[in-house]
Amino acid sequence: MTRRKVKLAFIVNESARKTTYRKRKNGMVKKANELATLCGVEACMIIYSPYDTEPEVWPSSMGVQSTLVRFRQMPEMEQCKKMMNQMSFTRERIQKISEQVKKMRRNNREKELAQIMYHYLSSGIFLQNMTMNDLHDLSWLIGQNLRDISRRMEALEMEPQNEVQIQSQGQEQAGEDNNNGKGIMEMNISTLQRQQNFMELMNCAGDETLPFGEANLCNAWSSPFYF
Amino acid sequence: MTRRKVKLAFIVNESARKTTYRKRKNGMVKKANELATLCGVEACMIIYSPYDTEPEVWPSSMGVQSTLVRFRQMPEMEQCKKMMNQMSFTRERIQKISEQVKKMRRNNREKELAQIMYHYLSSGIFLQNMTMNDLHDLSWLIGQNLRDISRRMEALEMEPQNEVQIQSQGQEQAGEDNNNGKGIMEMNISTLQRQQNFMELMNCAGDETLPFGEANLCNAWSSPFYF
DNA sequence: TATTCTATCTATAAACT
DNA sequence: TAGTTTATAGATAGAAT
Repeated sequence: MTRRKVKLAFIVNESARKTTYRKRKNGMVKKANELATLCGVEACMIIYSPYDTEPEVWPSSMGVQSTLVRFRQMPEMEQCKKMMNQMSFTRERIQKISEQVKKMRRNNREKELAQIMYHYLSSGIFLQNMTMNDLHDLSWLIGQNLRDISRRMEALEMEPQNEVQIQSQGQEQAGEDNNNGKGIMEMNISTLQRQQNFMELMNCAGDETLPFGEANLCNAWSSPFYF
Repeated sequence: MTRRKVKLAFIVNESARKTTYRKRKNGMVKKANELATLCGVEACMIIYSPYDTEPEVWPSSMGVQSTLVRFRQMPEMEQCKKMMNQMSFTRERIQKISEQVKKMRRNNREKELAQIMYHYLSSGIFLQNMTMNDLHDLSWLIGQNLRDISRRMEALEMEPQNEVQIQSQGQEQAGEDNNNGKGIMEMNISTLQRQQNFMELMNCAGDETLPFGEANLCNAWSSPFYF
């Protein structure tokens, strides 16, 4: 799976399939050897391919025989417990990947909303054509940020010796960010006020219940008309 | 095998071994599934670990059973043909890796000699403390380069319409390389003359027989005294 | 057809949660 | 203990030989 992410499906092209078979078979034998060596487990592997009349076997004849004997000696029930067929395996993989997708979607949405929030904070211009859903989630994100800020401010008040240090850091930052000499506290206050305006605008400032849903943020960013 | 290249040996640490086992077992099952899907081959895998009372099996019970039946039905001789035990597998791997090492050594030596050659060409200063072996191989390399150059010059004479183009390219290059306006043909000629001097110095210019051996180029480059 | 090369994708050791 | 993250080692698809 390289140069191009290959689709997990039967390879129609004869020679390509054979090439892939040989490469991957060797890879698996190597892996089996590593697993047995590193973890000291008993394992065996049998592969029938249309390319050879004899099966490809690992590790040795003796190894396979003893593993098989041990396997046959178990009660049928025991044998089956850990068995995994292709369907259940595939189902599990699909579920796992679906969860990843969901997570990434949530992540993307959160970042998208954060971008909109920062845009508003820096420009004061409010993005148009957002749905109620978008506004709702955005208000949740803003609430989160407000709570974080409050928490940090309280922490600073508790430990006043830190305040000076933080303040001076803030001034450096302000300089870098072209904030014309405003200290960070000042910045935060005007930020807070603007956020408050925003919240009032949407009158749902107190809502706690909103993690991000599946909805995409329409085309607020891709449209040339807004801002 | 990442963050640190792990040594292929039994993992002593209990928990590390278990972690590695689970990860790699999952990896192998995934690989087995891919091999079966991509290449349409019949395969099975059985792993006994001290971490479970039941064996880990792939693909399904039925799949294993049918593969085993098929395996048992073969004459013993056939069964064994493709079998690979850990020792023969390891021996093969060692041989393969040894060949790689050899190849890389040759490659390194060729590069080292080329560096010396270019150093002489650009500075006219001759590297001291080389062995007869080094000089011999170096002369071979220089001979190769001379032959390449001759071949290219002949090709250019055959197709004179290319000459102008190449010439102008050469001038650009010369500018970049701080050769003070010399064209590439001029460069090549003085290069050739200097190489010829070199060859005469060692009087073995015509020797064709020398691919690089195993010898390392002593410490000609690492010593601070030379150049 | 098989082997080699290499750019890219995948597996995973170690750290972190 | 098991899951997640991240940087690096390893596997490999496609092309070249």
